[in-house]
Amino acid sequence: MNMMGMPRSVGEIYGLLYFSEKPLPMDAIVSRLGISIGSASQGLKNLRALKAVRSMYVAGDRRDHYMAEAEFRRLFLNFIKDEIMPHLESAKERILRMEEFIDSDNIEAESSKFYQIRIEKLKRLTKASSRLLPAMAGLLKL
Amino acid sequence: MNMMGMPRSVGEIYGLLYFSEKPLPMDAIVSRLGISIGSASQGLKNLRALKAVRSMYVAGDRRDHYMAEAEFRRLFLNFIKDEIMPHLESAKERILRMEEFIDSDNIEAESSKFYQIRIEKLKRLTKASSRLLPAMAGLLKL
DNA sequence: GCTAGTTTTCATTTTTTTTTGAAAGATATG
DNA sequence: CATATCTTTCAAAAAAAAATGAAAACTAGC
Repeated sequence: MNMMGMPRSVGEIYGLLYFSEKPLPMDAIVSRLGISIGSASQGLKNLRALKAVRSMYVAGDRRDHYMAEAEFRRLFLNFIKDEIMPHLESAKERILRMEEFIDSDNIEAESSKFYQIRIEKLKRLTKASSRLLPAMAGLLKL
Repeated sequence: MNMMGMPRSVGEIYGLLYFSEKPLPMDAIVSRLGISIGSASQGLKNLRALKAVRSMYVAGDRRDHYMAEAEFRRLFLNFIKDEIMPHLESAKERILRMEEFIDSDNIEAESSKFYQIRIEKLKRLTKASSRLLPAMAGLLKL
């Protein structure tokens, strides 16, 4: 969770749910972890957005109950798709704009060559990342 | 750099050096980025520790001059080795300790089974990560 | 459609992280 | 070895991120 840019409390919530046999309502999380209901609500919102947690209905209880997504492969695939890929896409666009700038006047031929090479490396990095990351997550048969 | 847990200013320093033809002395970085010399010194220290930057001698100039490590593959391999692997190792130890705790009395047989399964997943995750991460970085022929 | 239980939102407070700046520490060169 | 130049360190300030708590919003069941 830390690697995914989530605060400690969100990791704690996920950890608690990961090791809980039954789905837990928010107030159980609050009392078990000693955090405020505001934190818990926000944390669960983040976890839901990542699909790291899902809420479910429990008969005869009005409260939402939460379960951890225990399949790390799915977790990573979602994270890569929702958080990494958009970054990569915008990086690609910025790189293209840099390339245009280098090609247009402004830059002397000598330096231009150097910049082209650096930009080329960045392009290869973004391309390789787009391919490799999902492939890697797919490999995780956990 | 952000993904590597470095503050924005460190990313800026790396970016500046990445696109600099000549090695730059610290004061050039300071004036170009408008940061304090303290920040620059700290940032360069971090970057050196990651081997993302190296200092070099420039004839007739007392100041240290810095160049970016432009090979991302090497960058990642260092990062994985120095930052990720130690975390994974300590995770493995913690998981083992959890396992011992589950096996020892304290836990009813029913629940024990559930916990074992969850722990098993974690073990597979750490094992797969140890294998896959370096392999992935190795694949980056940029 | 009321009410009591539950959840979300968000301004404020607290905590953590980052930056600054100045003093201390180095070290090349005369 | 003295000095001028450059770099690091670190306490304090500033900025950013996270947590709190209380009011508002929602909603199931009467």
